[in-house]
Amino acid sequence: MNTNARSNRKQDIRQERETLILRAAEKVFAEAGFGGATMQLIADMAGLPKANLHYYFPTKEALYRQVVQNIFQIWLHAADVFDSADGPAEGIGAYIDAKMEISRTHTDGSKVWASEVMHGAPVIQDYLETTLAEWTDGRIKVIQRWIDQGRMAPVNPRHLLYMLWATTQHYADFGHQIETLNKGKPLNRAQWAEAKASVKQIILAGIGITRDTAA
Amino acid sequence: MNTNARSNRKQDIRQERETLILRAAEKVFAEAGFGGATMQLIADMAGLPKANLHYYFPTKEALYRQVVQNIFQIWLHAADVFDSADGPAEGIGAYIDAKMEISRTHTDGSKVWASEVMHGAPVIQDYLETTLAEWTDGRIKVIQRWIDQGRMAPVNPRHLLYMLWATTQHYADFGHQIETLNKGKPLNRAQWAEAKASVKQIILAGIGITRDTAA
DNA sequence: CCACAACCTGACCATATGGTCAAGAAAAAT
DNA sequence: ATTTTTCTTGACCATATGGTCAGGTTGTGG
Repeated sequence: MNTNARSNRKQDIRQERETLILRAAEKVFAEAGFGGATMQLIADMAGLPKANLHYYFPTKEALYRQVVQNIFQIWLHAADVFDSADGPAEGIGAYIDAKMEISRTHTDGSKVWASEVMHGAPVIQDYLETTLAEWTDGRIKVIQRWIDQGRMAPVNPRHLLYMLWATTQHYADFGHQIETLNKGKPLNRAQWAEAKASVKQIILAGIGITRDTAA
Repeated sequence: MNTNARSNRKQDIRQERETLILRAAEKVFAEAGFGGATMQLIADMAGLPKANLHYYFPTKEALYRQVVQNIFQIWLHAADVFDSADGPAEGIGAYIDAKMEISRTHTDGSKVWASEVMHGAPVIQDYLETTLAEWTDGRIKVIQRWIDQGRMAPVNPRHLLYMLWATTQHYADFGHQIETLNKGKPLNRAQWAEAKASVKQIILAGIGITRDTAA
């Protein structure tokens, strides 16, 4: 019927089902971990029979791998703002904003990622060794250049990066703890803004940026 | 035979076996998560038959709970240095040192704790609501006092605490990632010192402490 | 309208897992 | 020496889980 113009039904369904399953899987993996998650649980969450999951994703591990890869992409892309920045105040400030936003909007994915790494990165070790290693080296150079240009205090760029990752991810991975300490309620809009501002304030001051071109 | 003087054999064995099992359990739970860990795996790690574990710990969950509670105690005690400090430079500096040390020496426990919280704290929710909440409120007051006294920059104490937790825990929870980015090798003594120094430098500078009574 | 391919799913299976238990070994108490 | 208590463990069980599959349904191309 259609050569190319109108996308066919089957493809639509495939796409739709896959993302539906992935979303459900992300949630279940985040809540229960890989070992604690069951295909049945994911199926129920997605409102599909279990056998259907296995039609789209051959094994639990394949499904999990896809979830992890997806969040990794998002995670890496957050760094785009980093590169297009003029200097440390803008670059690092924007990066914090971006990563905090990911923690807020992709909480489940962040947890899955954290869980994966915590357990020795069994399925994405190669990504860590290649893509992430290169990415990290690149940003370290950028930061080092800023330091050499006297645009920020001389700190260890690598550990600064770790601190950025740690601090921003914390709001996702330990979100439950934060919520509990917030009288059991999730942070509201104002509180998220306060969190972002605090993180930026301390870190930017920590690297010797007072208030120049700060975003 | 013995009334009290010499501790009896049975008690010794009980103590010994329990800690042996707990140590093995901590490792396995850290590596595989609660769901991925199996009693058989823990038994093998401890070099005991599985049925023996069930003699000392009735269920997998009971064993897990004990592991989590143990690390929580260690975690809380790290704050002792915080209280006995004269001011922010010493207090926060020492706290960072203490928590970094925990990350280095109790990596497995830290991961178990992180995992527990990430999955919604199913077994230690009450601790979060009571002990941890009180602890946090107490430290916030201390920090606030320091701010009021003009001994550090006016930052949000709560988010400062979160940052301290996040940054220091990161070196345990994401240790695998850090190791991978360190050419696959664990941080050596000098690198750990560098990490500690970097964290302290950035955070202390971030809260407006240049170099007074810094530890 | 037909043949073909893609999609769906209830029923099923092999395996792994948490947990039990009974029978015995080791130590303590009497 | 004997009774009692604590500890040990191989064998066992009920259940849950990841995964399969055959037969059926739905959409697609001709």
